[in-house]
Amino acid sequence: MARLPIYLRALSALSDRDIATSSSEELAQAAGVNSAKLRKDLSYLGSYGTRGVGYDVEYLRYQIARELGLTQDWRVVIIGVGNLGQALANYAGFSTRGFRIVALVDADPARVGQRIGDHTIHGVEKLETLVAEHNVSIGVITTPAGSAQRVADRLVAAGVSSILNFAPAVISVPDGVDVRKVDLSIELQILAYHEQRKTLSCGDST
Amino acid sequence: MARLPIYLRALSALSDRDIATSSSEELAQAAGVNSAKLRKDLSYLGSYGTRGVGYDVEYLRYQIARELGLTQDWRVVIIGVGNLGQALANYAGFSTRGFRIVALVDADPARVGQRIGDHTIHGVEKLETLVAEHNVSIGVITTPAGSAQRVADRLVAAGVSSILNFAPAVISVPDGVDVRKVDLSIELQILAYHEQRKTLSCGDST
DNA sequence: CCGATTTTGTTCCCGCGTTCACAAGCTCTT
DNA sequence: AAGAGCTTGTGAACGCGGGAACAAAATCGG
Repeated sequence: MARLPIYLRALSALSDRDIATSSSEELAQAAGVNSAKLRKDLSYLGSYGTRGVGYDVEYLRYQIARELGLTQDWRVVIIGVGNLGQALANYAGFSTRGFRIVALVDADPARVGQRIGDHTIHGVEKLETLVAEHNVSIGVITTPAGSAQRVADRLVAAGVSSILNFAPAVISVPDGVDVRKVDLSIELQILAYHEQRKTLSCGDST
Repeated sequence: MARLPIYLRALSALSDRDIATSSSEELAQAAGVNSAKLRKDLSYLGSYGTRGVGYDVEYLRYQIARELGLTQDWRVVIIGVGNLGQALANYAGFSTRGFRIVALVDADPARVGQRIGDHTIHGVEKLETLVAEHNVSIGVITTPAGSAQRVADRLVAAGVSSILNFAPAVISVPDGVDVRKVDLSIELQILAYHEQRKTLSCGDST
């Protein structure tokens, strides 16, 4: 389920506040979802709650982390070290959740050799070598749209089977490879859409 | 509809290739969706296609842009100028779509006064003034999780009614205010989940 | 030890979104 | 001018996810 990471975060927040036990109602509120939905999601993993009491925060946290595969560490390569790629490379939220960025890659020769945090930027020609060497399983594409498909093809050929695509392009991959797409400008456009409808319905003529 | 921006991007790509007319099948493939779904989405806006011919790329592009409100320009303020905030401030995809970043704000005094691209970072105490002065309607939160709710409250109080939240926290706002949440690490966690299930189902015992 | 209370796990139902399939309509050829 | 060939727009069925409501189970008090 796509909501497990949200629950995990809510549980971590409760854990930080030294709360040992939590009801589905409380958890659901912290996660911003319906309590019945939360219970149903959790029951899908197994019966980790205690009726009349609630859920043990630490235990449930571990179970969700295990279900998500966060107890392993995942090797990640980032292709395209522009603004977004740098932001992701420095983002602390990854390393604390079992994701290890093992390489930064860029096609621009001027960037190759520069250091970003703990990493040196490699040339894109080393992509396959790096993937094989570090046993990378997840690729993050932060290149311009025009290069995204080409990079994706090379990642797949090199054996990467999960891709997170920030480039504003639809990329196609063979069966068995997962792609998730995040488009920052799309989110803003959706906001603008709602915003416009709000002002229109108020008869605002500006 | 949340898919309109995707169609818009596909149309722009076709337009760049000097294609004047496109069928729903072709468009759907470019957008990565089913053609019937695309036709239904578009028919919701009105009958902008011609049976037997297809859709006029430029005309449809304008109609979608208008529906989304991209023909106006939206004033945006970014709160929290860390890695992600900087990346967003420099992101070209915003300005080309009717979004104008009018101010960067940060709570860290060491950052105030620094320049990012065309903008100078302002202190967070100026938030309300900046919102009023530039008639800001969209706020982007890229602060740490702990500050997100406080910033959101101030944005709402200042009159902002659409918020894009990148902070890893659930924020609550009054009715009439839209919040969209983007969490970069959640996307990776979902990939890890699928990746783990793939390797498990292959009996890989590593 | 037994009943009251609380909270989980689950069932059932409703509504929405997706998809198939077809009718309506436009163009081009003959 | 009329029919053949496409392509859009939409009606209907299907499937899935969400939410309310209830039964099962565990704790607490008498």
